[in-house]
Amino acid sequence: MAPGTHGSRAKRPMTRGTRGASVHGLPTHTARPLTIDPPRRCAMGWTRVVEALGAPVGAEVTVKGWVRTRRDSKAGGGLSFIALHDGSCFEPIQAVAQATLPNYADQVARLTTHCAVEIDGVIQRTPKGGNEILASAVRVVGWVEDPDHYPIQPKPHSFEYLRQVAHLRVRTNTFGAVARVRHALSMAMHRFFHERGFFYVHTPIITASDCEGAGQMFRVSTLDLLNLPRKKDDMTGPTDAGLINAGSAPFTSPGVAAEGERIDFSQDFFGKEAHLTVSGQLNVETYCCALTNVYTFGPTFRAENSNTSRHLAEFWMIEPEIAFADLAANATLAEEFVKYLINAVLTERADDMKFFDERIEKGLVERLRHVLDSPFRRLPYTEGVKILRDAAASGKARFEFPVEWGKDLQSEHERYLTEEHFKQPVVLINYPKQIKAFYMRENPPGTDGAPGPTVAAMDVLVPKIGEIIGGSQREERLDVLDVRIAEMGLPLQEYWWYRDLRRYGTVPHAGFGLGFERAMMFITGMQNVRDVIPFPRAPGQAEF
RNA sequence: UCCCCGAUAGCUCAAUGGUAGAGCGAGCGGCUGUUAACCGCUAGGUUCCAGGUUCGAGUCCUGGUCGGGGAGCCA
Repeated sequence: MAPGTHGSRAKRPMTRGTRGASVHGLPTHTARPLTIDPPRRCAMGWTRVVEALGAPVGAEVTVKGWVRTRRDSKAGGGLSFIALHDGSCFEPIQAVAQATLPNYADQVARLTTHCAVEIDGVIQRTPKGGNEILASAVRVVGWVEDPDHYPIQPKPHSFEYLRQVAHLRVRTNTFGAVARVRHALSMAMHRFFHERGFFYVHTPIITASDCEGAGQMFRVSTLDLLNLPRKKDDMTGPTDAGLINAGSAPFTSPGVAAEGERIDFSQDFFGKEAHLTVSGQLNVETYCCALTNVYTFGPTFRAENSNTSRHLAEFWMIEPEIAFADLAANATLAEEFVKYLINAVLTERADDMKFFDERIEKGLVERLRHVLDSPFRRLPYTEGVKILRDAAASGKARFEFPVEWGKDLQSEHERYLTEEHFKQPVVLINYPKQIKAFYMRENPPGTDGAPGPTVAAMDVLVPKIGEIIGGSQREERLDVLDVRIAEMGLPLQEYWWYRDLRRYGTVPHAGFGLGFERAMMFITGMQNVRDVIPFPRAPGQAEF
């Protein structure tokens, strides 16, 4: 049963040179194809489509799934071709149902798209050489009522339309492929870290520290919104300004009830204000400073009212954190990580990636191979600014926004660096302190000849997408950290446990964040973040 | 949040202010080891909502709702 499983059949042309080869001089890890040998049967005992496609002629199988298309022929007394998919791979399997089947006229001949069926039969070859099933029985498990109005039809649909039927869109080619690649990417990510001795840490979803400082937060509360407990404003709590900055405006009040009054959160579930996390980083740092190499992977929430093809209110983020490590080690880890993920998906989901390459983004696989084969160019922010200013001055590039040291780069700038100037992934490092977070390690004065203070931050930029990873070396010196917290007007006492890490056995450490959906867009070529997550949450969108 | 664009059959889209159309899909029939099938016939409409202008509004005006693209923020 081993030879010619569906996976290895379809994948060969796509994976040339990657399996078993080294990735940019890095050791190859065990990114094996997902084909199981011998072809697996699912726990319940029937055959998945991916196995049936690789099964030997004569094998008796039962497959279960959903009809993609039905075509009829009068040949040989009449028969129907049923393309059946069950999600196990990109390709459906074809079943031949002859008119001699007892339920042919009243059932088989009336099957429409996405009817659920079970088919018993024997594997045979089509005239063109692929596997198909000569059906001995076709059992209809679930009909599709009113086929004319069924939302998914055997024809191209726009992604915008399919978002409105997100519960059914996964039955289509594109969203099935997205789902499988998303799974493969998740598994590859865990495998990458596991193989390197990293520990997976489940950081909390709910946080009662309002100091994570990475954007607007969703409030978590069990208080009665129609009857909020109030207390006199004793002015000892966080200032209004602080609450506004760290709170959930504009979606909830900043905690001020009326003149001289504010909400009494001591009566709330956690005895204090609580929110959904915007990052697991601060928590995972604590585990890093005990287990050395750790990562967290979980949902992350931002209450920003941003409505773009790249933002979600709920998204997944991977955040590794490494101890006894500096920014250079961090950048190396990020580069290895990105390349590992690309290699794994190209190898394991060659069928789906072929589809993305042909139908979603022409040249996608070539683009990914280029990233796989290119060293990531390390470049100080200060030098990047120089390159961009020179390019603008000489007319080589035209930017809508001017480039200025001390300001964040626009995406047009980032994309010029990675797509035009270097034509390879770029790791920009050492950003101006003034535009980065409080926990980033301050560099010695004069680093890179910068005109102002910088911190050991990094952004990984890749062609087509722009920034895909953001990270930094963390400030491990308590005195420096305290000054920084004070400078940014943050409440020192809220950081007591974070500061403790710097008091008790502090070590240099670093980490980064990779937006999982951004990585999905990068790898699949899908252009809207809402199409790479099963049920997207965005302002005004939480239907499913 | 800002700037553009859009909303007509199940879907994608047409329709000078003058009878609501096509392709695909669906149903029926024909042909066919078919596989983006092909050919014929049939059904399918509160033109997003509420006002307004007009003899007459899918079309023009006002307001709203929803959607898309771009920007900002970021992941």
